[in-house]
Amino acid sequence: RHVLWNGGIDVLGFGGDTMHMARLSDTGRMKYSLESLTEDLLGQRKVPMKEIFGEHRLRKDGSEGALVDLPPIERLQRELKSRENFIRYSAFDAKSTYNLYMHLKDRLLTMSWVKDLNLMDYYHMHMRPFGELLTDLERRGMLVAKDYLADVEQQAREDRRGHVQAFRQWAFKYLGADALAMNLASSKQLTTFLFGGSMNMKTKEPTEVENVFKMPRADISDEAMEAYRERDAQLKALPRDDGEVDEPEMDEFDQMKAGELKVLCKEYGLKVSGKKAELQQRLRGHFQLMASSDSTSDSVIDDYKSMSVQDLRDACKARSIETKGKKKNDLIKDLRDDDSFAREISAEIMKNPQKDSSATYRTISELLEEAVDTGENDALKNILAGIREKNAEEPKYVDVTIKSLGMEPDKFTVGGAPSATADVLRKLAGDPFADPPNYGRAYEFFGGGQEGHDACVAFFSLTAIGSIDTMIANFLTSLQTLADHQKRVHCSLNINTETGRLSSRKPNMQNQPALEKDKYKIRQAFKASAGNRLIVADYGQLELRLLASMTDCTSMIEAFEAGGDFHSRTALGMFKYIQDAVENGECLLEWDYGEGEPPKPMLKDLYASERRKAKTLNFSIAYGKTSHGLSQDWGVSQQEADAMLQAWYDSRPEVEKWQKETKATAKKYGLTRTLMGRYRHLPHAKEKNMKMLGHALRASINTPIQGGAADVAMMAMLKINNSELLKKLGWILLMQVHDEVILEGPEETSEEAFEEVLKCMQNPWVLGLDKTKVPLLVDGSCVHDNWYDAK
DNA sequence: CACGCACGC
DNA sequence: GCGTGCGTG
Repeated sequence: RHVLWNGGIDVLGFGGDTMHMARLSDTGRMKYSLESLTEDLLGQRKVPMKEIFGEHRLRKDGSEGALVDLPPIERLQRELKSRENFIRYSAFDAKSTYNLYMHLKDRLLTMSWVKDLNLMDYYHMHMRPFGELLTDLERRGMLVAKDYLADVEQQAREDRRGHVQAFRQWAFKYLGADALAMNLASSKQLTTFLFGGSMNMKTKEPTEVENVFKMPRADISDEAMEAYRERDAQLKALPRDDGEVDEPEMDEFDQMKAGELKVLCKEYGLKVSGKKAELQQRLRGHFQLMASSDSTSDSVIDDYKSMSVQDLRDACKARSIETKGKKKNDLIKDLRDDDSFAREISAEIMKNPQKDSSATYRTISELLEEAVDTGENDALKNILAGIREKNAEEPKYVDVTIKSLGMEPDKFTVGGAPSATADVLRKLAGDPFADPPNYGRAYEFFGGGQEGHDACVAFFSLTAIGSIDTMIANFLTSLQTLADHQKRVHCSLNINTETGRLSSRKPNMQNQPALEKDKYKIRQAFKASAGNRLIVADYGQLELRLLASMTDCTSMIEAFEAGGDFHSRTALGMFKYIQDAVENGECLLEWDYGEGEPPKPMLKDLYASERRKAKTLNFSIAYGKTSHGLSQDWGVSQQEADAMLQAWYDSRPEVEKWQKETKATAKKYGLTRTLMGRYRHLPHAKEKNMKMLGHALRASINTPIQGGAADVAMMAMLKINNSELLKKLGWILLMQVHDEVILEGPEETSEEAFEEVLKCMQNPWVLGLDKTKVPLLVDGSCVHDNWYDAK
């Protein structure tokens, strides 16, 4: 539809979408591409374009690389070479799609939906229109304030710099210069620094106490480089410890390439063949020999016997020794004589050190220096000049060595290694800026006092950096680059989740920072266009309302019908002592603040932590979280988490009963269904593998909840998009975030439009979607200039 | 490319 | 639990 639209053709909708149809028949497939579907369902694979028209990308040397590029479509269509093939391809593509459509149609016709209808009915009635609706939303896009994003991006970068600076300066005390070069976006570096040496929970092996990271010089500040130079200078000035084995001194030969070494060997009449190390040794021997009087320099390598006659001749020539008519042994003798002569000369010089102070010990480097100064050897001169130049250049990479502080980790990654997520770092930091400060774990570790305080402040900075990084990369810069020439961003909306929820890409509109945590107010960047306003409306506890309705759970239905704070009511049901407190009048469950201050403390204040737990549990149930995940979040044992979950279920026995039945059905038939009767195949529910089985059974009870919410949201969106009233008032649907919708339209009609949106959302009922036993609560408001203000 | 981490509901 | 996307190594 988009492709035709871009070509100036507006089609109303689809005849069908093979991807959506295939997903409706089976959500468990890994791929829904035309290629994969035709291969599996029709037994006739549609060959991908890349395989037919692809061209291998050329390597630097001109040979064909592994990567295949697809030439621009315009070229394939117009160039004679590919044109006919392209037409055939396109026709086959269309035919495959049609065949696939017919195949999937037959399949959906055999799958029952509700009453005596089948899934093809479902497809025509709901899903096909929904597919069209999604392309409407994609085409409309959302207006973003690019200039605002640019400003905030600068601010975020400034904040980041401050935090990085703060942490590095603190870490300098423990890590020295390396702290200033550390990459704080690297979890590997961070975990090495904090927790290195601790046990990997999976492999049971200790983690590295020290790691060296190759960092690009360009990413390292001049300040850090200065610190490195200072450190190296101090190390050099330090007296050497006795007993320590010196690392062998590096010299210029170590830096020469094999070719260069060979040239020099030839120049100085030495054997040219052999390994690189042998060449180096030979040359060192030669230069020491030339300089030394030490008669023990017999150790100097004498390779003459193993050299070929031609090489020996070359060697002699290099030393101006006559070779005419000489045999191999003569050549060797002459060369050895020449060596002895050199030794004698050196010995003479050594006898009178005053005469020539250079006779003292000299390093290879010094010897080479002299050789260049005195000699006419151009090869040596050039090679050394090359090495000097290279050494003068700054290295492209700097080794950053990170040693562990040796702290105890308390959370681990999937791979068993210590984890450094924001919540771990928050625990270390505590709240050092509170009055009085509320220090975290780091305080004790660094011995309390000023040191402890400084550590907590540093860790506080660390908690901010990871978040700022995602804000910049994911939202601030990405939204600016994705906006079109009219400053609208067009995401791609996909029905590709296991439960039937939507997902959004490029950009992901569904993970924009939530209002409370939106430090940089990114939602402010999503605006209504000139003269227009936004309506934002969302369901309250949609999943839990559906769960209450599906399970016929008395306590939940009562709680929803009573209204008020659902999480407080959950806490009330879970903890006997809270129930008693409310019954005895010690605290209030609800209060109308319109009547002034409450006469007694509120439940949500008096039992704040219980309410928080209840709230987390409510979400966990809706999302299908496990007790394992819950224990991770709360930092408690799995038994404790299990006990809390049990407390939740105890006050809702109908839910537990429903879950049991649903799991049994999944085990028996290998499938589960959503509120609207969509299927989710769960082949692993029939399996023995405990891990897969557990997953499948959890999915079996979660999909009706999450998928049911997705069904409701879909129907509400269809109602909104089809509403004649909204059309008349000039309002259009822009976006959906699972249980939230956003519309844009003229300010004058916003109140009336808002009422209509609420109506659509509260009454999404259609064929296949029965009315729930609890009302669907919708929160929201209108007349907003941007998404953020819709709080 | 696997992984860890961040964001959302 | 379900998603997307980024940076690192």
